[in-house]
Amino acid sequence: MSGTIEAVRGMHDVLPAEQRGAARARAAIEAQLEAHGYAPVDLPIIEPRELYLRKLGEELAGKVYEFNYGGRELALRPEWTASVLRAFVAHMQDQPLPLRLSYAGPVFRYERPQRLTYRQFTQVGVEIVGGPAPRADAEALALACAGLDAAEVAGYVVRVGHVGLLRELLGQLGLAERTQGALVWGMERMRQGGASAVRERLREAADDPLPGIELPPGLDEAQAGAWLLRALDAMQIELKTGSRDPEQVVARLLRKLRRRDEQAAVERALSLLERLVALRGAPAATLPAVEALLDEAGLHAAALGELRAILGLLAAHGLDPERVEIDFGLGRGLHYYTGMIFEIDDASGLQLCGGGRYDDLVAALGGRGSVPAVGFAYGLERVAAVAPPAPAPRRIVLVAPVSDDDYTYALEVARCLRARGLAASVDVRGRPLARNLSDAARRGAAFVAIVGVEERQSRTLVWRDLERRDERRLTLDEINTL
RNA sequence: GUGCCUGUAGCUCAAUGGCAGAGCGCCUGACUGUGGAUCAGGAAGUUGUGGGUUCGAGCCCCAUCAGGCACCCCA
Repeated sequence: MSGTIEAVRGMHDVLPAEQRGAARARAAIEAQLEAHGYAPVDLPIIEPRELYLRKLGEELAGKVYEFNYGGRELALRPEWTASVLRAFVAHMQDQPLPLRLSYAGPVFRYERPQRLTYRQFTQVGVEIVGGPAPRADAEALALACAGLDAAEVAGYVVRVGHVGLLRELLGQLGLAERTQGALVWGMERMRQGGASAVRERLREAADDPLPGIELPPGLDEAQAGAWLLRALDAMQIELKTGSRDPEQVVARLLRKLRRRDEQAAVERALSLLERLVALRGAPAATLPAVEALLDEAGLHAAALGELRAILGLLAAHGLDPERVEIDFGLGRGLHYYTGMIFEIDDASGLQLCGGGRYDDLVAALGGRGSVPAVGFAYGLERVAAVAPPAPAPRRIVLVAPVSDDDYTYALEVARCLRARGLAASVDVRGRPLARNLSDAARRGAAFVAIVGVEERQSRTLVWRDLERRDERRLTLDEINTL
């Protein structure tokens, strides 16, 4: 079709039927958030690009709409949490904690469009700033479910994992921060392709280890660095040729060499994680199994106790424990998560909601001191799509002037009806009454107010009930008694 | 980012490589004070777009745009 202009790819026109459903779902959710004491905020759609540079994670960072305008590096927000914490750091550090904040509005991600996957969609969510584990985590989890219940979404499944637990274990296995991260963010892949898939990925991401060179065992970082510097100096290798200074060169070399040392630990970690991922299911069965696995490996994770505490609180929040499934294979590509993470899927596997704990993000955004925080967000369009359809819109009244002479009186009648709280509109096309009636019937209007010369002169109207197919004459004053 | 399927009137869809059609919807009238019906008429298309093959392309080929499906990831 030439001459028409299509919506931009991935953008979505929301027509009345869908909009009704979205508005209904949003109202139901927001009523829950308000009932739990969350205060709404609204924040800019455009943020400094820098806000998303560090903690977002490569996967999502690559999907941020970025642009330069007037010499500024800007971005359309791909999620709300960074904005909320930026605003917290800027304006709300004087507030008593915990601070319960809620939000609703569009976010943008450059993804391949599919059904219910749009490049602009609406997130509705909350952050509990200054809310420590385990209680704030349990509150968030329970609230996420309460919102879905309020929206009448049935059959959803809550999947809970814990990034902090994984990191704790990997730390005990002696893995560097960097390697821990790579493994943690590979968990989703692990579930699909097993350890080998992650090993493969790890190798792709890393530079090749240096063959044939080994550090003397038992040195800490500083000692090893000094040893390397001395060795290179003794070999009369000039380190000042490139753009890096000698310390940087040595640090990089050290990382490569350490990677060799790490190989054994990485293998141990991979097999541990593979078994951990396999242990998914109901908490009652899974938690003891995890504990047994850790005992067997000679590891201990304080986070396991935290996770147990979080899950233990859910019943007291009124959440059906049957809905909850432990799953350490949760990905959650946002790299700022530090503790419990969760996702909620509908019965068909469509993700409706996601969130988790991010204790370092406030500090990373320049906040004074570290503030523990946890939050989650729904995808409003998805929630609305799986919620029961919205009921028919409010029944409207069509005011039908019999002739053009009756039009201004029809407007007065419509004003009276609206003052009474009814939704009234007046035919603007000057159509014959018969057509207005059939039009009103076809649109599903409940009533037609007919005004002609007779009604105009007696300041009355004929009130026709389309369903009952009967009518009576009312004075304008009698409208108030309808 | 990867693989696959599909684009014809507002909508749902027809049309062997040979005249672009139907149903629904929309508009007008029958019908200037009473119903979703009926009847008559009307508007509506560069077959997503751009190339190519062919005497001839909605149909075959290439590209591109858009939608969908399965991945990846996410809400």
